[in-house]
Amino acid sequence: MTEFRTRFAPSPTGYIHVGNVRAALFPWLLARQQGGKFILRIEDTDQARFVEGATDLIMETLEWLGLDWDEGPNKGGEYGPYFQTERRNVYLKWAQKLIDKGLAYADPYTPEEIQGFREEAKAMKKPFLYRNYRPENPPEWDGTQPLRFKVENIKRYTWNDPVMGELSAGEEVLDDFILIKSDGLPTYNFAHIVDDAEMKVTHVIRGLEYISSIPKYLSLYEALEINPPVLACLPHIMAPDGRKKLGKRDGAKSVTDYKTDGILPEAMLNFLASMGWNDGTEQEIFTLDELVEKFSLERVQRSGARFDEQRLLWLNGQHIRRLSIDDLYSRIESYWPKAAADADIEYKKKVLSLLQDRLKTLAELPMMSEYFFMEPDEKPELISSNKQLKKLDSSEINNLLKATFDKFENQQNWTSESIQNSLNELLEETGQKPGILFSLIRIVTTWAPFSPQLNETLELLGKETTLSRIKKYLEK
RNA sequence: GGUCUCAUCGUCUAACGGUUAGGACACCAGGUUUUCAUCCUGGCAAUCGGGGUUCGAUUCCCCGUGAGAUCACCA
Repeated sequence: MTEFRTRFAPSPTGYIHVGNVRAALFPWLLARQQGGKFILRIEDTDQARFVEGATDLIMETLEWLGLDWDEGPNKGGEYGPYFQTERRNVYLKWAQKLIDKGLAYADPYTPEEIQGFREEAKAMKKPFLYRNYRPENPPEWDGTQPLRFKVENIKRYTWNDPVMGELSAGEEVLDDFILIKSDGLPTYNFAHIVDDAEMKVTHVIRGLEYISSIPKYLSLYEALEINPPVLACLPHIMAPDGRKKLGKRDGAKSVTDYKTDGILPEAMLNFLASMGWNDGTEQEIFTLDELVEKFSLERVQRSGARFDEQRLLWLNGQHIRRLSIDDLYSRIESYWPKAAADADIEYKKKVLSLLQDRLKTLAELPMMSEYFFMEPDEKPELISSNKQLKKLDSSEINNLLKATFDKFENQQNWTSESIQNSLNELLEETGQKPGILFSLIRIVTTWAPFSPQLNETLELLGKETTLSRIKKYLEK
């Protein structure tokens, strides 16, 4: 049996954004599921769009997501090199094969002349096809002209796409496209076919934008006498507003931006996978292992899906809740507020376990935990804008807090249970509703818009801090 | 414009040709004698239109309509 081999083949032209990372995820899932290999190949044949450092950024992104590659940059592999610019000889070898068969020829025209043909065709309201202008006696190819493919088999192609189903397209898209540019580097159209064949890729999975070029590729496969791999196209991820394919111009964020925003890689992957794929059950939360186990191209949606950040946030919260405290602690390390710098590790872990259920992103940690590490600034608007508390006048507030202070001060031990008992007694003694009394205590001890359960918060804050914060407010 | 593709709640989606068209996000309302962005319960909300085929169509076919993609010495 042949080995199942998939690849991700980005161009180093910038960061990987959320609109195109599925082209890495899905092939990776399949390779892992089938016990095959996942290859990373850098398609750097466009010198003009090349961005320094982009390859590193791509690799960092994949590493963060946990999509490891078996062959590629930093890894090597049997079928390298994995940078297209280092594979010129390979392309030349295959190009020579076509030249020998009379299926490739040097393009004698200047770009201006071709532009002229194009306008001519347009004037006649006919689609422009280079093959209609095919030179009769092209010069010998010396490497300075573009090398063009000579299509011979002008016919309708039908093929089976595991995602899209049976597809077909015809003559109109077949043309004498450029194989090798005048700079000596191959075009994508030529290079990827050669590489996939050389690298023994069995399943090519890429975005829907390639679908209309597939007949072209099929005609090249034929000329090259290569048995085509399975060709699958993935629907686009659409911008949240409007209905365009999500791209950098529409503000598609880099995947690594979500990392700094405190999104977990498993949540990102779960989110990306569930846009356009589900296993047919009502399961929403998938671990990476479950995705590997259950994913299939056949169940990928055929229509585009809009990018809904709300759902990502929800999914992220779900995944945060599933983490052990130690795991959460190690991942959230860089997000602690400055004031926590010298705090005890065990104390920080306790803070985390109180907050874990409320965190939607790791980046919310400072906002939600600062008062555990430093004296919070008073925010009077928390009281004045609270719909219950604003009805009380300041003497009523002071009386409630004074009673609370006395109750806590006389409390023997300081556990969440004993605090709860005191709180309950206070309710009876003051005749107040919990919504009022507890909100008040919560606010003066934390000055945060929200916080975990009161008794546990106070327990962790400690008796001394609790009392001093209440006192501070009373003495104001 | 040519070619190709797609079409279920606002969004992501489920539904061998037979279901009161299901779930999730978001939103709204209650609840958890405690705030809250957690949690629980409930609510709102969809098969693009028109023709067929069929006893029966979200599902199959055709025609519209709408949307997207692509037509480079970019990938």
